[in-house]
Amino acid sequence: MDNDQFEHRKEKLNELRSLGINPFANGYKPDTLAGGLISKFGETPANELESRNEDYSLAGRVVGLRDFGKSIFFHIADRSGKMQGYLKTDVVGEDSLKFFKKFVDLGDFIGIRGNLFKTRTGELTVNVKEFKLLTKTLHPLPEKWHGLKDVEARYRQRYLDLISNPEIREIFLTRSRIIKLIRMFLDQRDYIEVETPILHPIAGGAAARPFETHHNALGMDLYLRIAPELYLKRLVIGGLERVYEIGRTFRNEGVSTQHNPEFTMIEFYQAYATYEDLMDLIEELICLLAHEIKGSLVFEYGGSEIDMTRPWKRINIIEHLEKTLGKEVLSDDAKLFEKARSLGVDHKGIRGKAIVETFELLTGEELRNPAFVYGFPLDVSPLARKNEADADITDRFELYIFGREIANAFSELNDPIDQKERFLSQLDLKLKGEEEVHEMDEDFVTALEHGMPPTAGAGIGIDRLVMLFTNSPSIREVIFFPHLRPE
RNA sequence: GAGCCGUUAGCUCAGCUUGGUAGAGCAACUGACUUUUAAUCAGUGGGUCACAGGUUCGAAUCCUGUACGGCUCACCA
Repeated sequence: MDNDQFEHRKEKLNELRSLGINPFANGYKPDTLAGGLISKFGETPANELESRNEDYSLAGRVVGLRDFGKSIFFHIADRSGKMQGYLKTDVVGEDSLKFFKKFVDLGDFIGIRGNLFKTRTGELTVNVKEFKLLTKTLHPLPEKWHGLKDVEARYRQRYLDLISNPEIREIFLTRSRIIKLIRMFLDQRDYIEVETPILHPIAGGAAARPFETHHNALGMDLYLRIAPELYLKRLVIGGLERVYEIGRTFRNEGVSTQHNPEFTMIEFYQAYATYEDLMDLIEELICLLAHEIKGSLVFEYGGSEIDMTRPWKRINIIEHLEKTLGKEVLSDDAKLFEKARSLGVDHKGIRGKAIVETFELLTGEELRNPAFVYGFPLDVSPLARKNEADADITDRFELYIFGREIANAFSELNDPIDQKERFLSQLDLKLKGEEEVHEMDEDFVTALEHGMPPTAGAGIGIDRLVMLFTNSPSIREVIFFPHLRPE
């Protein structure tokens, strides 16, 4: 950490203090943003700018510095963009220029005030009349041309990544816009946003390994939620007919380009809707995002094209397998298990698992453009409503885009007796060797016994959605601080 | 968890094949320069070559192990 540049800057800091100048000054109030000035005056002719002769004050980090002896050009960056400043002896005086040259380094924050002019090359520039050092920086910034490339440093010191790689900032601005648009979309449809517990006594609502924690005063173990589902449905029971929650969810599983131990999902529930209604709703929502973010329903991701033109494909899992494997395989468990095994599926004698995982292995290109996959078997869908024509499957679908699961939704099971049996049958799966099953939640069953209106609900992985719309190859690119091992 | 690849100055990278006292650009420092914008010009300093062992007269370079990271696979959303 300690290098000559760090030492130089510390010396400057001490010298400033001995001069009675606070190197971490407070209270400077800029009246303008760089981006605002550029959009307002970027096209204004030079002579008109001169005749206006209005002063503006800006503040920001010094991100470029060119010293010409008796004058200095620099750029400062604020949240809106960059602005060039020009400092010359004629205007600020010799002492002030010397001070700047001696004490202002790349990376420092300064406030500047002056009128606007255009340089020979036409760049809008502040003719600095006065400036103030606001924050001294002790470390040099990453290299100006190549930025910060080292992936590990980018994640561990994300602030440096954000300073030196403008495209990273754009990714996170887009992330923020996407979440805002989703809120707007649901709010317009009379949904309310709610918050439910993150600390759960029973890790329910999904089949995943939870993080465990402990409450000292209550003397009880708790789990970080693996899904908000069961709490949101309790709210529907309570009469909140349209609810959604956007929030962090935690799963104690592997880390990859698609998985972070904590990730953001949205779940929403709508009374009197069916899973088919949610297909339409999700289609509409994601197309809105594509339109707002990409300006088109056809855009590039990972070097290939994604076409979101509606209507989206709807693929029945069973029919798809019957077509690719033959009807006889689906009608005979022994044949199905053997086929699944031969493809490398560890189905543990669970029919639903064999079907779903075999399906996933056998699909490819057809799941690149958005596709609703439906017809999920009952035993792998313990919270979903039974299909009225076929008791072996549920009214559930998953949305795939670019071969990735983006959303999972279903008509909710609201029969408490059936729900209890489904929980119990999850125990059978556990006995067959399935490690991750849905836990029995008696309290939730009691809630259902008080009556949940017919309802459909969905969960969407926000991080994956953001990846799609920012053309990011890894989930780590859309999460500010992805989990890494300690250095 | 397994396989492959990577780790050299504050940053971006050469050097490793074929072992012989560590290189460039940016950044820093000194100086010149009043419209530059990757400013330019002259000069200077800066390294536990990730870490630990081994081979060798001699290791950034070859070998082994460890740590961290990336990609692929497995579990999963």
